[in-house]
Amino acid sequence: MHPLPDATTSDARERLLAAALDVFAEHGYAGASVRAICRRADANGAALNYHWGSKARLWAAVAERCGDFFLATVQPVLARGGSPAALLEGAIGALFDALVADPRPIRVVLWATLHAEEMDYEGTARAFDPLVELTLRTVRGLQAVGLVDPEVDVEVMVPLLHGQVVYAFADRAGHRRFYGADLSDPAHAARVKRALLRTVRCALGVRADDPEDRR
Amino acid sequence: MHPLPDATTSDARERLLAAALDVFAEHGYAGASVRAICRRADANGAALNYHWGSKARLWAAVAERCGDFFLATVQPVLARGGSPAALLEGAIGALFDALVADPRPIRVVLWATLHAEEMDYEGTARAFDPLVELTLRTVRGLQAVGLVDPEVDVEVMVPLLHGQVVYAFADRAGHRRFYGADLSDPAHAARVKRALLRTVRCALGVRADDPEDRR
DNA sequence: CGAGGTGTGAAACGATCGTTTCAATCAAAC
DNA sequence: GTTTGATTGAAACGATCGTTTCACACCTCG
Repeated sequence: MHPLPDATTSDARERLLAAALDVFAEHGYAGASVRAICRRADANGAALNYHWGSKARLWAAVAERCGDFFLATVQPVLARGGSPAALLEGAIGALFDALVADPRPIRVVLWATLHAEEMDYEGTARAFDPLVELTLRTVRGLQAVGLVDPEVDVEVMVPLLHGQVVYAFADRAGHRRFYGADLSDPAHAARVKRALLRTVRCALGVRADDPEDRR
Repeated sequence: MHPLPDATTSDARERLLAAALDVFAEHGYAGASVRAICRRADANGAALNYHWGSKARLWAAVAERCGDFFLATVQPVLARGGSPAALLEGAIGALFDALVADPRPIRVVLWATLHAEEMDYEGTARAFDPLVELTLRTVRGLQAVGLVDPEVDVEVMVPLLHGQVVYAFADRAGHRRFYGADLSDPAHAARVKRALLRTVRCALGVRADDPEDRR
């Protein structure tokens, strides 16, 4: 379980991973050139080919780091436990905050989703699945004990709600067009977060167990 | 206001547009090659350059067709009027059904969203905006007359809900992984549609005005 | 000190990219 | 029948793509 790569290290392999995360997040797989990645990492194409052998395997390595990042962000919050409302708010809130601070992993996931059918290299498109499955198990548990509306089709609903979070970070230009602010603006981020949390709570029919959660 | 391009016409310009819609939807802008588009259209690079001058302008033309397609799908349903619940169900349902039948436009929009900052050629990234704005005006109207929860931040909520619909179509491989079916399966599509409609209704706090809408 | 494996610079590989060129084709206008 | 403008086929352009080559620097171990 690795953290996101560090661009300032003296290890060229790690610098290449960090540069690849930057460039892949910005331009996708097809739009990123290995030369641009090497230039940004202040490294050489030979190093890239030495460590991974191909652009596709470098992409897979980056995607794996991103998947680790998601799990490392959400897992401790869910493990901490608490009321269902607090659990959901905590997990989604933690994910949201982490992605506000660094949206690169979520962009990699989105590119991977769109690229999935042409190039699912070493399960790249599944980088997000462990997070969805973790959420799914949690919500199923909540539904089993009656804290989530029994009529909700959680199997379908949870991936849908994940998609909403993902897309909120994808459309950076849209935020600027519609609100004149992007998610790095704390006030705007808080506003979006509130709307997201409300959607999740309502869509799942989570029973509020805390008076201040009742609106 | 043009329909989606027709691949079977004798007009090479229209065939090129249809082929470009196919290839762009599948591989994105960077991942699509003009040669692949020309091959599929049974046309020549000279024709492409004659009609649009560059790959970027062809992309813009395709995106414009997709934007038209969205509006042409939703506008008549909204114009028809009716109760707020019926209005929302009708509009989103119509969009959903159209995209089940042909998901290419929504994939183009997603690619455009991700490509937006590196290449917003002739406002490509805005191809989806008229639809969002139309929905926004409608929901604002519903809120003004008390048919949408006054506490809902509709300005933020509507684009978020749009994102959820968009993403539901983006992750085709995810549908197969999680459900073993994709949206071309009518039973699965109906299930996803139900979940989507519930989310929208709950998130906006739409007051059910029809007894059978009350769950 | 020398041997051996690890990792990198510089240059070049063939392939493919978007685009251009130019002659040829076709339909309509005169 | 000739001319004109619109459109396309075939070939080639330079640029850039991912990848490979090979010599060399570096560290570790004996």
